[in-house]
Amino acid sequence: MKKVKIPEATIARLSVYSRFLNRMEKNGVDTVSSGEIAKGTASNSAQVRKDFAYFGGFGKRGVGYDVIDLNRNIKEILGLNKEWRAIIVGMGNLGKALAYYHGFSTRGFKIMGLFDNDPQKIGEKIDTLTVQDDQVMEKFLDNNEIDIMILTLPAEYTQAVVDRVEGKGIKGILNFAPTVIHASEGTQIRNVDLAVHLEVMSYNLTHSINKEQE
Amino acid sequence: MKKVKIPEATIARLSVYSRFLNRMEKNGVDTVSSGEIAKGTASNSAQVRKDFAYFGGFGKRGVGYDVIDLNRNIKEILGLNKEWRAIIVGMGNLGKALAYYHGFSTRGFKIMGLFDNDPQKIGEKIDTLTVQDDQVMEKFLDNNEIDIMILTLPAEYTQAVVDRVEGKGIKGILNFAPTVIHASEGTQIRNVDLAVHLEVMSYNLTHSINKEQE
DNA sequence: TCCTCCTTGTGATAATTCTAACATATATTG
DNA sequence: CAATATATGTTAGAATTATCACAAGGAGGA
Repeated sequence: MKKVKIPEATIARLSVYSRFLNRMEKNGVDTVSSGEIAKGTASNSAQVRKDFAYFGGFGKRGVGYDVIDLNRNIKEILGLNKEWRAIIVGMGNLGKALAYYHGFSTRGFKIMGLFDNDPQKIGEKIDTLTVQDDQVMEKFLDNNEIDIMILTLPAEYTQAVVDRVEGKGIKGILNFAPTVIHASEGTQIRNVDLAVHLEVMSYNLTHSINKEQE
Repeated sequence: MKKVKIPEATIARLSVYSRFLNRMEKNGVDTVSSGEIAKGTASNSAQVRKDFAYFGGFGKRGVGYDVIDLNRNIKEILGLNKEWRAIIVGMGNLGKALAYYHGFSTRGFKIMGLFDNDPQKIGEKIDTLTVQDDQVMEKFLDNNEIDIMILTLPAEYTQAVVDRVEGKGIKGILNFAPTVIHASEGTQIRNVDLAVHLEVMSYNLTHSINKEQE
């Protein structure tokens, strides 16, 4: 629908800005400048303004941005004014960590179900949820409207799980396994590979690349 | 030292390629083409070849790439031929998950110590390690050569920890807290914000952006 | 050996993304 | 009410990154 294509990097930064603004809100700050946002998020002021400009003007010249107002706008842009309902499949350590992770729930992502195929894990209580047998996952998806599936299982099992939920209303898949998965047209897939970060760091350290964080 | 600046995106992709090559190695495949690598890593063949070209020619025209040879080359480029020694500070769920995470150890990142300030957590055994009181962290760093510090603690505590390890030989910091941290010149800082991925997905779903994964 | 097929490596081109600079708008002060 | 200081919004330009297209190298078969 949008005329101009918005860089994904801009979207990612909006997400970071928003978390910074949350902190400002909590601290009772009511106005910030693009420069302050930049400093708090390892960006630069021109970038910050440019990012906002894609969506219109949120600030007042000579003054800055109203923290609450700006944050509300960003959240709306990001689609965080609705509640997203997710399940986590694979209750290994990472799955558990994400199930407990408050950084998701406080941003509008509600974990509705946890699944695993390991009898030892099934029945285990994690926060307010109980790990379910992954055999009942399809039925669960029929009875509950779930938007997002978070995959935290070994690479070799991921595609099978994706195939099983085909047509069950899952709109997005966040895949932590280091493997490419295929889903039907229109299902949003995002791969998160935690090792990449360490390996890029390894590269930078090895070649003494000083990435300034200013 | 390098003449041409290599895109960070290239480095990140090399990391992904390498994991794909690991799998090929395990499957006994001995030659792959750029097209096959592309298919297995959600990239495209020209991109793959270009990425390699920054570092020289690893393949044979008409044939492809020797899996083992290419993988060794990539790992060397990434600096993974040495062992990186790391500690994790903050033994919440994410910290624990990373402590258990084999995706790090199998890539040459050895977790040497775990720290927390919660008496309940101190002494807890995680895999082969025991959580230590974070008060002894400085002494631990004096006695052990540690390259990397992984931070998985609440945003408000991160900077204090970073300040405490100043001058203790830490070369890189992988920060999972959603806040900017400052370290001395030359210390590599990488921020990983898990919520960003979900929020970008939220944006894409909200604006029905179909990112093809081909 | 020659011919065909295949896949790399690369130079040119296109697209994207970031940076810089400045004109415009707002608040404040005297 | 004018002058000044401040910070936004935006346009133009620079830099980076990705894509394309093809020439060149190598393998294998006739």
